[in-house]
Amino acid sequence: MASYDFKEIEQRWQRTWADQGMYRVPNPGDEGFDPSKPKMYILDMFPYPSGAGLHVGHPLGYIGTDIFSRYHRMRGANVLHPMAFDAFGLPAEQYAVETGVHPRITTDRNLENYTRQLKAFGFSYDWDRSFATTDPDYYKWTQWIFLKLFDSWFDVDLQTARPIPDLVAEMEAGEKDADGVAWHNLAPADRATYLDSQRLAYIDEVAVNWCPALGTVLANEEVTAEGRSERGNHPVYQRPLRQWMLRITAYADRLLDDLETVDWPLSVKTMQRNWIGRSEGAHIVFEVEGHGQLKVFTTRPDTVFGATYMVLAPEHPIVDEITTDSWPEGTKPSWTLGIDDPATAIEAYRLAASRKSELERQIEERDKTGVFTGAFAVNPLNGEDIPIFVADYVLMGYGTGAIMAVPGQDERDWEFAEAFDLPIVRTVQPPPDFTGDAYTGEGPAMNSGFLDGLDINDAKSKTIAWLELNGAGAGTINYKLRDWLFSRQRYWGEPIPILHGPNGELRAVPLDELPLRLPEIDDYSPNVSDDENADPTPLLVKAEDDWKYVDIDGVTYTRELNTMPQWAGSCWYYLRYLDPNNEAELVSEEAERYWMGDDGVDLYVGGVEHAVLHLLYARFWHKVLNDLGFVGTAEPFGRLFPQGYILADAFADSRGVYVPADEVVEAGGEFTYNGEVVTRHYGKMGKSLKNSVNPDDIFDEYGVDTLRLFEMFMGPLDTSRPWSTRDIVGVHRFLQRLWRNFVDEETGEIMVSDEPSQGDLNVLLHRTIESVTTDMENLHFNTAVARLFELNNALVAEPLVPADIASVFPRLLAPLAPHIAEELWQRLGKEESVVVAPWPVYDEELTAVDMVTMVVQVNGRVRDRIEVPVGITQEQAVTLALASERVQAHTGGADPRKVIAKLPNVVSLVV
RNA sequence: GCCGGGAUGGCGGAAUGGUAGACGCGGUGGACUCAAAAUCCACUGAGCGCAAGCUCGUGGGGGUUCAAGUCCCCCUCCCGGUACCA
Repeated sequence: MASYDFKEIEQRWQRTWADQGMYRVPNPGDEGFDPSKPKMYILDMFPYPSGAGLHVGHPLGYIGTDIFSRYHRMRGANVLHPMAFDAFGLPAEQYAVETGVHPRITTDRNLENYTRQLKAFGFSYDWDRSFATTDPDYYKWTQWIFLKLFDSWFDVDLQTARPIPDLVAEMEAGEKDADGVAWHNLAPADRATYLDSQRLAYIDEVAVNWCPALGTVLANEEVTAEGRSERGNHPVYQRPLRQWMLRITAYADRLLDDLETVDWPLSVKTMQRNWIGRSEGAHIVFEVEGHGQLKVFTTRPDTVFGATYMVLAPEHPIVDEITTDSWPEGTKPSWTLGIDDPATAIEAYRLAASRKSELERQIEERDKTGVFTGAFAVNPLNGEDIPIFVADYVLMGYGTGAIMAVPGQDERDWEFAEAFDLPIVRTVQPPPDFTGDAYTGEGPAMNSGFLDGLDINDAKSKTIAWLELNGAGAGTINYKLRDWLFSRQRYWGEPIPILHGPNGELRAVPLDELPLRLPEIDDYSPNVSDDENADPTPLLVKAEDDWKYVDIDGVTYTRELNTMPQWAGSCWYYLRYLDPNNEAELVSEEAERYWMGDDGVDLYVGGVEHAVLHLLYARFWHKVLNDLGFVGTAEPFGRLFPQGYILADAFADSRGVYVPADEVVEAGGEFTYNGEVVTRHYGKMGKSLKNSVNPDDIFDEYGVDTLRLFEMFMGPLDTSRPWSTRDIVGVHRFLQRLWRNFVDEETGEIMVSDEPSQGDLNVLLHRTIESVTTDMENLHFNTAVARLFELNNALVAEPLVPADIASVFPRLLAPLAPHIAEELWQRLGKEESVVVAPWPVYDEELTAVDMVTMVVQVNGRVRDRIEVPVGITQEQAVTLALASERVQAHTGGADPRKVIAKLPNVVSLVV
């Protein structure tokens, strides 16, 4: 049998490659390592192995990186192309709770299934470097990094993380003090408290996102704009809690600045910049009669003369203190909610504000509401008394939770001032034709005393200088970025290796006791609740006492019972691949320096949904490790390439519930499921839309090579594209045609000539090498496939495949469809695998052709096409063009007024 | 609202300012076959024309240019992100 038996071929080569360890790559110092080759680190975002298994959308990026890896292997690089699994986290735990099976068991089962599916794609991973983040040998080092964070502080002067003992030394030497208090004046307990407050991993009481339905708190990055959990879409409540925090804000500027140094798409850089949210401006201090000072942040210090009132967030701690006993004279009825005393009015307002969070937040036009506190502050620039309001358009989580309101230059303040009948003063002169309300544009200052006439920038710096001189404020920079909330109350995560002493002292678990293993417990279901006032309780309270309590020198310590968030394990996995079995170090310096080189990972492909979560967290950890000397680059991922998604039709019934898309039938323009009419939607392929296509089914019918080619041929790697099973036959036909071109299906003999290709076919061959090579470099796999189609089609007319094409074609195809490429390569009698065969080179003399089609245009319209030699002179070209009958029909035989020639492609005549 | 990215045949998509629609799917016709599948050949943006050929055509409107899918201005719609961030 000599027809194209893709199943037999694919399975046989996958076995052979595995047996031969074809994709194993040695480290420096290992046997077989070749230091003369360049290194290439090609990384996928590793998957979260869910119970549903892979669908054809998941591996889109994996196919891309595999092609790129195979291409670079053939180009002679040491290619590191690994794969592992991100297996801690909520979904695994939720699934375990649903099925009543321990997450360790379900996770192992999912890992096995994912591994099988990924191997079936023929990916060239070095599986010897694989691991799961749930392996104790792995999370030992996740915990180790946490302890490094715990044992480090951020030196603002040097803008770097340093070990805590350095801080102690500088304190003892008197070079630094603890917030103004000298070290030797501090009691030992206060010293410890101070040090704890300086750590990169620290405990603080902060307003956190508490999600009772998930039974855990969440990071800001895990909460949607609507105030719901990213996972599961449950309500999230703000609530003050003592939690572990990571000091990512210390790195805000470096995370921002170093974006300039990486080759990432602008869209992802912009998302990170917006998330960090750096704003330059000033703190300004307003005196409140009898109550000290109120600090605001503003980006427009130039407009202080127009600050006609102030607004505090409803939760601002000073509100209760400054609220007066009764409304002062001049209080307008609209400022009081119609309530007689300020304290009651503010209480009522706060209640109303907290109630409306859910529904009314969605309303586009948010009417300005608020209530007067009864108190006044003094505008430091003009000495005027201005009323202080409470209003929910000011957020406690940004800046200082208080603003100076400048209605003349701020649209929100204008709306509030209109609604509450407050004075409006323009401090920037709008252009004469300006008809709007608040004016936020450029212009000279007005109504602003000593600032009048200055443009915005000069007015800003002059105001800041005045504030600093008069002790009323200072220039400052504000960030939207908050520190990273790092505690979770769930079971299925890395235990945080900290012990709590009887007096609250913190003690790191000794490094030689890592990994601190997750204890076995009987009931790992989370403490969920639909009551927002329920207390978050870490699940590990259910652990046995001999795990929870530790005696050291007669003192009983309690273990930290929170676990780490999902993102911890993925923050550094790309480093563990470099040296996965190292028991003594996270990664050896030699391996790290070699594989990370100067710019880190050479290509990182994954979904853009990680733009501000994983990619920001990982950059943060990497910078800490860099500061502490454990890694050699400032950035982990030199080049990032976000892949598109595979989309597919999805169908919902009349209740809006999705039905299995593969059981929907179309008839007469209508879609039905079990006889019921359903409506068609369109979206990302996945479990929730019930429109997944299982790759196993495609392998069965068409084979691995077909699916790989098909997914690449559908379109550019970075754009989303709709799945259409119908279209697969195209690439499958290509492979069958290729097979028939090379192999006689009757006899099974290879049909290859001893003679090389001639003429046009030879030119086509070299042009194909040229364009496929360029496409490989640029990840344009869709057009690379198209070029191979063309070469294949040209072979149909040849009784035998010319020798040079027989040698080149399997190699050009090998990165894309490795199995059939290897089979043909071996049938040609090659000794070595096509996996390590050298990438073909083209002959530039052949790609630079000698004849070309010259276009002749008359008045900008194409009127004739003439075959000409590439070296044609302008004179010859014009003579040829004018001699053309078709051209004469449009010029009327007249001489052109003007001739533009871009030889040899175009002659353009103007008559 | 703001930021980023898009809009090209029936469909997926190609096109360093220089032949728009490569390549594939689908479709039409033909060859082979008792027939079908598979395969092979031809055609396939729209309109007019017997034909040679002509006109129109890359979301819409203007502009620059001998020449615009590509560059500039304005607008519409779609996708992603973000949103009372002071």
